[in-house]
Amino acid sequence: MNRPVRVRFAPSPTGPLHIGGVRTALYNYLFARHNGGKMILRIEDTDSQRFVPGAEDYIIESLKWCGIEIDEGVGVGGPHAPYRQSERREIYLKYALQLVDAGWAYYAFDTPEELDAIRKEYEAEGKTFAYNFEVRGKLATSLALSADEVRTRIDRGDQWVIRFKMPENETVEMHDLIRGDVAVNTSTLDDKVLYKSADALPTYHLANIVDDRLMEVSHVIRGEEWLPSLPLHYLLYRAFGWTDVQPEFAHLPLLLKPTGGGKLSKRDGDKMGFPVFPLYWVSPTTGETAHGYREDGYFPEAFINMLALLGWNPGTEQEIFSMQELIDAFSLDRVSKSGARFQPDKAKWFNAQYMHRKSDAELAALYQPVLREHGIDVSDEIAGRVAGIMKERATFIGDFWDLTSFFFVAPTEYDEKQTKKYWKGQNPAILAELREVLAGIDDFSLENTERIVHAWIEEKGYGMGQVMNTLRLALVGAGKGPGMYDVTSFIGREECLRRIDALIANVKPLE
RNA sequence: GGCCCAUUCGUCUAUCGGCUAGGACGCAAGAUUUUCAUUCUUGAAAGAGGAGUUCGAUUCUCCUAUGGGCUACCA
Repeated sequence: MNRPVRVRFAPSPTGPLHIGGVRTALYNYLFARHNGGKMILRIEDTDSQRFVPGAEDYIIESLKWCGIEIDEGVGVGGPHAPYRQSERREIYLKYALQLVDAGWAYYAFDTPEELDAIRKEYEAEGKTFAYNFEVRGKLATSLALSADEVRTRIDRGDQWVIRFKMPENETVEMHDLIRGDVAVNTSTLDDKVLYKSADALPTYHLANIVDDRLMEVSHVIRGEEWLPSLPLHYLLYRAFGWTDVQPEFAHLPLLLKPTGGGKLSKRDGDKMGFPVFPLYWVSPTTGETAHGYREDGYFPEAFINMLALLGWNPGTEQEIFSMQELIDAFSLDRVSKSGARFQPDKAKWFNAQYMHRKSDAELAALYQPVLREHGIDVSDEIAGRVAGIMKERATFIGDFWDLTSFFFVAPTEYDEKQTKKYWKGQNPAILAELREVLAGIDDFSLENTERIVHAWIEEKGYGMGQVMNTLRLALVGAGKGPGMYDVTSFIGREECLRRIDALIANVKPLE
């Protein structure tokens, strides 16, 4: 069927969106853009019990940070507004009733307590209770009760639900874009609740089908946890007479825990030392906090790149992809079928790759706030110069200060290992000599200083490593950092001399 | 328990019947280097098991095992 591609990301605002959800959104987005279609954001807040304030804003902000653009939906509007299911409640009752009239659904008056009791009874006998063709004629349903009785109960305000009347012993043949053909016998399925009078809201199944139809969704791309309810959804389309406009389905493999069993959950995050959420989150109810990729210093492009490759691959050996490249390369038939374990290490690697590719100017903008935090006030040009020198050795912007503080601040203490190794023997004397050599250089540029110092080292027959590492101890205070002339040319002659003097004056050489 | 989905190096994955099974992360070694990194090179590392189809199975089919999901008036 060829029709305009329209996909939706339909999260439930029950908490922060975790990275599995972000990936689902991403694949929807890539698919939409690749096919010139539209991306819809629908909020599925049909569970009044689990609603969490702030979750919706979190979702919208997360998508924005990731660069996943919404064409239609909550926050942007569109021709099928409203896109928040709680604001569409009157729509669903009509469709639920239509199903009852057509004989595809029925009223059920059992209370949750009654159902619990029945389940317990079954369990006690070692059986599993299923609300299906075997029991619906014996329970308090409109199939068992007289029409008058049903009317009476509804009129007097008894609570009721509408359940789907799952056909008996029929094979539903389905097609999934990722998994191929799937068939299920309806006798193994139960009569799912479609609508509940208690809060006048539909359940996921009804709301989903009705909205996808009304919003003209062409492809449903969602997590694998929905595969078991696909038969019900097929049947719902049939019951409504919408099979000719039924969307195609693609069920994505799940994101699994890095170690151990199970799907990646909200709990895995902080404990295991990596974020499972795109943004920092504070629970409005419990006050619990969770790390986010954004606040932990990941670039959104790196985060997206990493996520895109978790369950999809281009079939080539390219692994660094811009969003546009992902859009161009993406296709559902290269999505893998099995669950993918999330790898924190790879996320870091991706971030480092993006760090190396960032321009000095971009990094300067990110680095400036950090510098200011440490009381350093320099031009963007200077910040960019330092970033350019150090970006190869950093994974996060947060690494920068540790990596570069010596450019701006003289060492106040000296690394023990470096001191032990180099602040002894002839080295202090050589450093004093080097001080005079440096003092005599007028053009302190990187090239000139290097030329003069190297010539001097050669003339004297000193060991390159001895001299340079001793100088490093004086200027950096530790055995780390970029080439020494990057440092000398940056801090300038006078500062070099001051730092050398400070080391000589303050640290007693070993033997 | 029932139903459904899956199963290639530790991990993410390539392979659409011909494989000396490729790449990446991580790991190890080496090279480069004034240090730390980066970078480069090299290395160890995989087809869950059993049947069948076939001249030939990692690739197709079935069984078993294992992993996962679902089994709510949650999504």
